[in-house]
Amino acid sequence: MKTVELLESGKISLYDGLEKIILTSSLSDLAYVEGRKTAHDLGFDVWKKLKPSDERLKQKLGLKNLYTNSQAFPDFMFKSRVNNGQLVGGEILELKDAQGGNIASFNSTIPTEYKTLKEIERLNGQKGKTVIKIAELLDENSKNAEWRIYKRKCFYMIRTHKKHQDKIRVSIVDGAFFETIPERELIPSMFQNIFDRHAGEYEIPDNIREDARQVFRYLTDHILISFSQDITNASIKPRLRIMAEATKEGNPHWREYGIPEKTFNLIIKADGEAKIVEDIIKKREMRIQKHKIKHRNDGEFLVFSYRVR
DNA sequence: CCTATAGGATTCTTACTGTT
DNA sequence: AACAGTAAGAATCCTATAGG
Repeated sequence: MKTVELLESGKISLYDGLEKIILTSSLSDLAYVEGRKTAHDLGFDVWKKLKPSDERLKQKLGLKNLYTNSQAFPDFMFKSRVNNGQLVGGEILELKDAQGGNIASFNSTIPTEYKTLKEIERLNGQKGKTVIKIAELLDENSKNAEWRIYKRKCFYMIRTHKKHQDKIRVSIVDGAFFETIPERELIPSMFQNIFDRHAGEYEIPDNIREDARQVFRYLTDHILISFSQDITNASIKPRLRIMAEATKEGNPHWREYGIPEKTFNLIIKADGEAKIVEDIIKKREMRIQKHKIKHRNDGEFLVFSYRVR
């Protein structure tokens, strides 16, 4: 909502860096900022409230420089709130910026509807601790017992045709839009596909084929897959990375979904939460259009769409 | 303390295919 | 034949951290 107001007043534009758009509208609500250096260069100080000059801050975090980009997941995390004794909020936001019409590849981190901090710590490997430590300092609720393990909603801020004045679109998209089957099934299916490709080159008996299928059921963990592999006598260590591209159905900016150009959109599942958003828009009398998307693989989504002048 | 490295990250280009 | 959209491929950079 804040972002729409800022767009309306001209303080930010759809062509600005995605980081700048988020920092301008939400800096004080953030519990984690991945690009501390980028933010600093733009004139935002992530540590403002915590005395950035304080040497103890660096020590606590084990960082030499407080203004670095960690290059870890996610790009942003919002602060959590307590509602009726329950932790809520704390949303994850990942940015994807692209020159063309498709969404920039997901690299290493497969998009999902929810993630816990514990999962984020693990998937970041060596860098996981830093992400948690920063969030602990910036989020007042970090002492809460649920803080690391409650499910946080993931959103993806995507921009397509970022340099085309007439084609540009920016959307904040519910992770559910991309996660139409769980990672647990996705990765085994991927190995199954690879295996099937080999069937053209080798005669593979049916029992082997079935055994392979059973084996692939256990290959589910992208983190374990992505380590570089020590191979006896090999002088190189191969690394398998899972990169992912959204299919056309998985791209909310697909033409057939009909989202207009030059818009800033919020795209969420059509459920109870959507009603809350609708009420806010009505109350504030904002210039926002509502559309529906029938996702080819995943039910109905609502699009709250603001068109820039 | 210092250095090397593992493991984190994104975007552009090209080839191909179907359409006008 | 030009064009547009899609799938596949290729190219590097950065930093926390472990280990010497």
